[in-house]
Amino acid sequence: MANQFGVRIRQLREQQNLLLRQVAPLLKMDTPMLSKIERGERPVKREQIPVLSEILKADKNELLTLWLADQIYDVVKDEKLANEAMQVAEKTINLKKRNKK
Amino acid sequence: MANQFGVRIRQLREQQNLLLRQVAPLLKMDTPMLSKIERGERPVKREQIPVLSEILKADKNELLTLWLADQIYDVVKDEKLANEAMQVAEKTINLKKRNKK
DNA sequence: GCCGAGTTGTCAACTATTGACAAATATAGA
DNA sequence: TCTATATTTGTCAATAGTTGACAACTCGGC
Repeated sequence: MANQFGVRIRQLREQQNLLLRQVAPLLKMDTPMLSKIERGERPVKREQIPVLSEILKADKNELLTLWLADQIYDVVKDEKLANEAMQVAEKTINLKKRNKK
Repeated sequence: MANQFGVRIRQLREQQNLLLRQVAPLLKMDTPMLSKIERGERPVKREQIPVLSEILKADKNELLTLWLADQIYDVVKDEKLANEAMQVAEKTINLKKRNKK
């Protein structure tokens, strides 16, 4: 599992001198669960990101970007054609974006 | 569900003048299932791609790339930060690639 | 040895996915 | 129009995967 996100929130938590047991309840989970999330052993739910950025006084967009990047990475890691696929996907994204506007 | 892949294999199948009922059994599925796959209503398994490219006489890499692009797109569609996330993910991919070599 | 912080392992409850089938809807030719 | 064939739609039980919760463990420092 990709884990730029987990590494970052651990970093932020330590910067704020917060303990797992202090943060976990705010996310409505127990300490082991948050520990696993920070180490990328368990997935984070999208809707938990704003809560986390609030608690850790971090930029919501930064965390969301890292989280998305992790999801993308999980799809293409181990794939020889990762870069090609990324190009195709990017084209699709920009096409759809244009069509909406 | 993203579906560049499905559209492409339908195109290929029709080019070869093959019917759903001819192709489906080769993939060990029934006709409705393949129909749904082609219309993006059901997911395709990674391991079915080589089989499909064999049947449809298509380039394995082309199909795999489309399939991966669909997976990526599913992750970031509806996300404002799609492009940023793609950039971060791409960086990670290339970093890891370098580390392996 | 004990305590606080974090980690590891397990498991039942829940959720989601799958494959399979029947039935409905095109499509085309006689 | 009737019929045959191709595709699509809808449903559902079985299975697989995920989740949350907890006990037990490790690792430091005191």
